[in-house]
Amino acid sequence: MGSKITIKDIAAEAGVSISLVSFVMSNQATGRDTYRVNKDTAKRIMEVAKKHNYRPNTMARFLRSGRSYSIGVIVSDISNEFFSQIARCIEDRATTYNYSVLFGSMDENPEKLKGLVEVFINKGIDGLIIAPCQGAEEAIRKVLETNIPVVLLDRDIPTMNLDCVVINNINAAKEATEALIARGCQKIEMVSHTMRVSNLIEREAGYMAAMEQKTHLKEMTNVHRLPHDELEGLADYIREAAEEGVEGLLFATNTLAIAALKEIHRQGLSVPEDFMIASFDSNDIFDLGMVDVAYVKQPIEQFGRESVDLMMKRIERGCDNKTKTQITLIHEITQTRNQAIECFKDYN
Amino acid sequence: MGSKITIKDIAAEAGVSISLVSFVMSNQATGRDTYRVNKDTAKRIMEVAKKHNYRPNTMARFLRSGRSYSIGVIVSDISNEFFSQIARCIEDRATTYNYSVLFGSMDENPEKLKGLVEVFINKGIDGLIIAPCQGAEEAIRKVLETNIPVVLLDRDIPTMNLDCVVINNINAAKEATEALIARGCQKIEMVSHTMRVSNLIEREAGYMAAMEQKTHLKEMTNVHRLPHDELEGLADYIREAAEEGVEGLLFATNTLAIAALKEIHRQGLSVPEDFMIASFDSNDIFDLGMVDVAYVKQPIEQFGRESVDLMMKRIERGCDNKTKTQITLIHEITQTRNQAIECFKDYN
DNA sequence: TATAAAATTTAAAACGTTTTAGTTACATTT
DNA sequence: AAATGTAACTAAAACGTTTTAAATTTTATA
Repeated sequence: MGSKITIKDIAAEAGVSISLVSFVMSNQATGRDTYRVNKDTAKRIMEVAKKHNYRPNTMARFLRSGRSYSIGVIVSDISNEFFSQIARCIEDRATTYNYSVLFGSMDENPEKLKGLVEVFINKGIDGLIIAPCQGAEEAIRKVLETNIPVVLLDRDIPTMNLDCVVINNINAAKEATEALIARGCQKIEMVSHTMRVSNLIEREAGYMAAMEQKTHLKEMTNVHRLPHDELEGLADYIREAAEEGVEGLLFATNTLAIAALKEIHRQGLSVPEDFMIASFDSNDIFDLGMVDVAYVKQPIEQFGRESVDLMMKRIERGCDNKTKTQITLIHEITQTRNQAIECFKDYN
Repeated sequence: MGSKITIKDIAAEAGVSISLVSFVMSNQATGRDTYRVNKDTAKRIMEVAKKHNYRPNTMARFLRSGRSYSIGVIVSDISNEFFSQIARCIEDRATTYNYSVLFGSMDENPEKLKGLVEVFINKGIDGLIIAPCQGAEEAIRKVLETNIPVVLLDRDIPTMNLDCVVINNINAAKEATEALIARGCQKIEMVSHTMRVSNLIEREAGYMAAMEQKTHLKEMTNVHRLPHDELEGLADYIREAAEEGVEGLLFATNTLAIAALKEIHRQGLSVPEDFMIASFDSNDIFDLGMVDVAYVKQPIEQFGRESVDLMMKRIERGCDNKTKTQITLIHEITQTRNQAIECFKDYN
């Protein structure tokens, strides 16, 4: 039946050696002209290959060449809207290079990350794209030791000299905060996570910068940090914030904003009457136009495209370790209500 | 530097043959006792292996044994909330079996599916879990020819005798429709897709059944079908529906419901004043409690768990082709507003 | 026509495992 | 003492490619 046909079969049928088939096939794959091979022979081989729908066995190929034509992607949680969208874009981009993608979720847990990394290395990935959690350094070092290139996504690790693609989180957070200020909020607080990863650190800094720029807001600055895995504290925080007369809330992530929105509703409060809200990451809820919110729209597609392109370059060059390419993508600030946009314009 | 250590290195350092290391390692992996090997030797080998953190090269292993310890998962779009959540659950479950997962999105396009399937086969997947699109039969047959087992997810292909895990879509749609009826809707229409896949067909049938059960509603039955890739028609449909006095709308999927909700808002209409709404698949928007909606909550985690378990059994047994195991998961109907739930209770 | 150069093709090793079919060394039975 | 059995281990083939170095054929040059 469907007994897999191999390069041997093609060689036999085309009446040439295995080596020649291999040579023709890989040159065909890389798009180079079949220089060094007789045109007719090449054509004949390719015809036989096509006729049998021959595709080289990736594993065997890897075993010899060390290239698996697959990359690993590790994020916090693939079911998180932000990451699943990026995942999709990475998949599409990788496909254009004939690469497959192995996904993994590490739940912000460096031990889980280590496990995933080990598995991925043994699966022979040619490169690893990762949105690193706190404490990811050790696992990443292990990858680099194996000479597998690493590209960071969404979060940088400033101490490690790795290629990365990020947005300017400081500016973005500053602008989001300013959007709240522009709408008349004075007491603006930020809700973030306890984990120390670059994007959160920068977002917090951006918020602080915006607040400190206006002297009358300076002393109202407050960042409330919640652990990643348990958002229980949120209910209490929302209650307190309402009591203390907090007017504006800036959420460091999409998940925080949604959880908070649920909680605000549960407590019978509402937006924008009780709180005005700003957040990171676009979201169906925001898009719906039912909630009045200013948010930082990250260029999802670019995240996918640029991280894969960067990876491909690294795979070609080998990880030389001599340069760090940092790509900063341009974000947008979006307001879901026209009224708000006008306010914002006035402010500028 | 980190030049990968191989079974050869372990054998050399432990002073035994390669074969023995292989034997000990694989028996260790399968958990069987190291019967047939001297306990001390086995211990020594395992110590050396652990010391060097040895893990067998998956590719080399595959090349010889034909097992890659990875499965493929193909869905419509991994960035779709429903599928990304299932993906996460599949990942977690597969990990417990020491399996990795290769994801792919085929955008309801059988040609794209064929391409993915081919790549996955050549990557050596041990099994394929798939939510099949219309026209998927040919690609699936190709997989089966290679003796790789296939498990269907979310959608069945009744003509093909494959293991599958689904919900009872007929009942679910019927109940969702009845929820609308219970809230007093008479003119209830359904919005679905043109593509003919089992879950949509069944959902439409369930809706029809509910409507036809009530003789006075029978002639108001209408299913409006939109192509998967362009929801432009939605705006027109919503407008017409409003004009024609449609009171209730049942959406066949999550994406349809969200797109429609956006459109309803854009047109200055509102829920539940202008339309009452029911849908499939849970969603942050529904959970938020801002929209009054009845929806069919599918047991995401079970989808992941059961499909992987089914797959593992198939991989063990080899695809014998003699049985079809169908697992039907139990759904729930959820109303986002208390008032609504009471209405629904009255009705029962 | 002989020879050098270029073009085309090939044989065989290598990649890191698993697996088959042993072998060795010793104890037990005949 | 020979035969048998068993526990412990090993050599070598195989998996399907890529790649290196070399062989062969063709073409150009003297």
